[in-house]
Amino acid sequence: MERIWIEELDKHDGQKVKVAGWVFNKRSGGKIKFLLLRDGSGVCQAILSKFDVDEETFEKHKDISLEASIVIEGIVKKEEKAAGGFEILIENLEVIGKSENYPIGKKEHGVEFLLDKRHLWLRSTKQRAIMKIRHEIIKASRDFLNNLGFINVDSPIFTPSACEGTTTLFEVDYFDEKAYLSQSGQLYNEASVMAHGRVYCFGPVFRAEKSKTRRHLTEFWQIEPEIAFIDFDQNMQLIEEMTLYILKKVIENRENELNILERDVEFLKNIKGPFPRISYTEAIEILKEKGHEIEWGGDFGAPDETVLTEMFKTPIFVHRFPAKIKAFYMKNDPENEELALGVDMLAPEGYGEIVGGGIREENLEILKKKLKEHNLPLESFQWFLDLREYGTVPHGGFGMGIERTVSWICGINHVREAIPFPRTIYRLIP
RNA sequence: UCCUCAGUAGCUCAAUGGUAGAGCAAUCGGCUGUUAACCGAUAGGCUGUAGGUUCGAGCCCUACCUGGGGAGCCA
Repeated sequence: MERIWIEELDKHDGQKVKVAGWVFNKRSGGKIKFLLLRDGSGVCQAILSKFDVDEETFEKHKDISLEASIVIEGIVKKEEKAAGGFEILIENLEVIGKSENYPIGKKEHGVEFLLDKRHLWLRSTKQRAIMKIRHEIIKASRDFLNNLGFINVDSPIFTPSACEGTTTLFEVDYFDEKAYLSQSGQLYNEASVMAHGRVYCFGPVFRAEKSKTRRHLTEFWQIEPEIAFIDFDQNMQLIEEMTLYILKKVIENRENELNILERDVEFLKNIKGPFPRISYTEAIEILKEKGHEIEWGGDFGAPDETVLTEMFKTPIFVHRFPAKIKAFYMKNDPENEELALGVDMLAPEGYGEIVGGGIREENLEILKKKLKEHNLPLESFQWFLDLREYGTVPHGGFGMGIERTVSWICGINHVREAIPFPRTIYRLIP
């Protein structure tokens, strides 16, 4: 008999089927056992009754504990009381893999324990919901860009030098020299975009900062579009459209998972464009009015971002930062040379920055000057300067942090649950 | 690097400086419709480590270790 997925049970009401999966929960009466079976597509209840199977089959329940893997054959029956609306009356049962003393129980656990058991924690209901939404977000991002004609051109992960001087990078042995794990695909994207006009890279990036907060991982994923001949407002517009598309797809396809996570889905449904566009200078004034100790020229701290985002029910853009606090490759605002054409998108509900981007400096001489100002070695960036030497064009783009986006949309309070195997400063295992 | 909180049974947590306990999990038993099922029983401990104070320390002090939360840092 061919195995079916649990999500297809409704098409087989009254028929005999074969289902395979893991025992998610079990409850037992004296002569009747209730098994909750999970196969990735869904969960269903299976009934092992002493009156419907032979003694030998019934005795197999002794080998069935939480997360044991089993294959069952039985009749599908509509049952209001069962999760999913259907149950299977077991006729045959085979235990594939026993699971004695499964460590994750049905009651609460602490963070440290769960992270140590991350390889098993991934099986639990909420974690499966988060990974499905993560998948949906990644798929929607790629679909959105693909549909617009973008080409996926990935950037390298081993890089020869610090792309941006200030940040701490992971250093690795690369045969007889040192290499560094990429903290952003952007510089290479700028090369790719000159070949294709519209590109994006999608991959892991690495930060060796000793950050230890709910918003930080040492290894996380970013999708980074880069577009030739785009201007500042068009770039913001693209970020907004992509964000709205992702939200639309998650709500369309993963509302069930959002409900499992007890996310306020109405809040997400009510998000519409245009998102407020606040200049850095305006933001500083707002923060000063609210009594924050911040002066023009300083970077926002986490409490500053929280206050700004709590003023609105949608993501917001903060744009045109002081050039001094932004990366060397950012183009200065032609209308005010003190400002850089950079933009951050901050998610509402206190989640903060999930997108950063802007327009890149395309002029060779200005870029050289900026490199010097940042004390970066010109020779390391010769290839990057070449892009300005040969057919330079105005261009820009942005990077969206996947885990922060997943955290916000799922309404979870730590990015470590938004990635299958989180890497944080004190955690490399599993 | 700094601030802060916490380490007690496999897990989640109790325990005025005076005999280390409960729930869940495990094991055994009971129950033919359960919904984190329920009921009864059994077993489970070098209280993170090392010192110190005290007649007596899980509890107070010091250092260290391991984590959590946050700051700094962070296109």
